[in-house]
Amino acid sequence: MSDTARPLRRIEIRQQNETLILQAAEKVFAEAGFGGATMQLIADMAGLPKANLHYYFPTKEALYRQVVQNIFEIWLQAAGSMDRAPGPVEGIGAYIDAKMEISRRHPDGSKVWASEVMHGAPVIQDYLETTLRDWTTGRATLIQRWIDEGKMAAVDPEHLLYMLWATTQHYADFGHQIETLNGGKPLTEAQWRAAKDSVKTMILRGIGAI
Amino acid sequence: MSDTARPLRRIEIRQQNETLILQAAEKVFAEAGFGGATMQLIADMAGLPKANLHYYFPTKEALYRQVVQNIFEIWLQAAGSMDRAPGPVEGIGAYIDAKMEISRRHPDGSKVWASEVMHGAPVIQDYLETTLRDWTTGRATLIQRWIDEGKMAAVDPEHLLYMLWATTQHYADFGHQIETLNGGKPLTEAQWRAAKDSVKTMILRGIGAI
DNA sequence: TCTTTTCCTGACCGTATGGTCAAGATGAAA
DNA sequence: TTTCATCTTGACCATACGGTCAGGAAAAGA
Repeated sequence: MSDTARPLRRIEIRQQNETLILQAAEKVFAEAGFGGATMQLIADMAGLPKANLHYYFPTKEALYRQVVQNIFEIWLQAAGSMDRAPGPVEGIGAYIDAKMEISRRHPDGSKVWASEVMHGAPVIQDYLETTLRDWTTGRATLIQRWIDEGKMAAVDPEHLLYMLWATTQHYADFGHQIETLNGGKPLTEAQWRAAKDSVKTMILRGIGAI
Repeated sequence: MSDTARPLRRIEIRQQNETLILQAAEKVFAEAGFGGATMQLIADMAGLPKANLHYYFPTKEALYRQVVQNIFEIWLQAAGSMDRAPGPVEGIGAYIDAKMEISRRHPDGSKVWASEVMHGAPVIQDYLETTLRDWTTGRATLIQRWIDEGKMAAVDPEHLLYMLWATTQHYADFGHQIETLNGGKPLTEAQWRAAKDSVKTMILRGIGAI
């Protein structure tokens, strides 16, 4: 008399299905773009009937918006890496590490984010104008302080931030190109370490911090 | 021997319409992605009936392929900037200048290219495996020679190339984000000069060339 | 001129998509 | 058990999309 699997509770069902859908959606949106993604494909990948998707997320846009917002949250988590650092070597070094790790662990999310911005940020324009702008000016001030304290060369803080974003996210967004140039194989653990190291060394030396 | 070089009307029409269509297509593909772009929208933007598009380009894929190939050509033109340079300061400096200029003049093309690669390069995979790989290994050899000649620090040539691509193309692909952080206004002529200068200074110092 | 080739386009077609709905199944509450 | 709220889903719908085609217009060639 093996007791059957315990029926899932309401909250569990909800959370599990939402997670399933969001994971599938992130992958499909990353692979096909918003316009190329279909609710049917997301449903198949999540193992649910399409109508069930519309029960949890009323429209394709709503689902997409949630995916982008989740990515933005992860993206902001790396933001803290720069704070509580005595200087650029520790602060920017940790930020590069964190962002490279995101590129490695969440390449799909990075692609969705890139796609969203490339298309004019129709969904997260307000985030760009509020959260991102505030974060950027705050970090620019921090960098300027380090410059004033003689801890690094006098570079334009905003262009430094752009370089940090561009370089780290490149390993996610252009991962397919990198993989192709790597003989068609994904970067190994050692190659990821080398990539991190190269990026950190070049940038930290580029800003005169080492 | 006075056969006047009278312009042939047929050819003119063909060339003019193909150019119109390709320009409109580049813009629409950049703004909406392949899946989000519609032949009707491209037709409207080109000022032609939709059926006329299918007269010049049999399918949406064929039109897209032509757009991507054109971008690849422009992209390769900047490749020559690195050659015929005595060292990294001139060679990489010129390459950065060229790629930044492309980001400024052809942001839509850069976005289409980025989108294509992000989605796994379904159309130009063969280009990645042949032309791009050859170019990359060639340039890596050139960089290695500069390193061996003591003209720059011993950095990994491939990761340096990735940084060059990432940083320069970021100003096109993420132009909307940069514009938003710039108070919603496009970069001015002076700001573009500053951007070029920042990128060049940070990278050239980062590789120990200056 | 007449003939041939190329270009143009409104109307149309099959399909796939996002989204809806009503009826049934299932867990929670009384 | 009975009642209620939530969850599930096959079937369906209106729309929009990529693509086709027939036949007319215009240019090139004779």
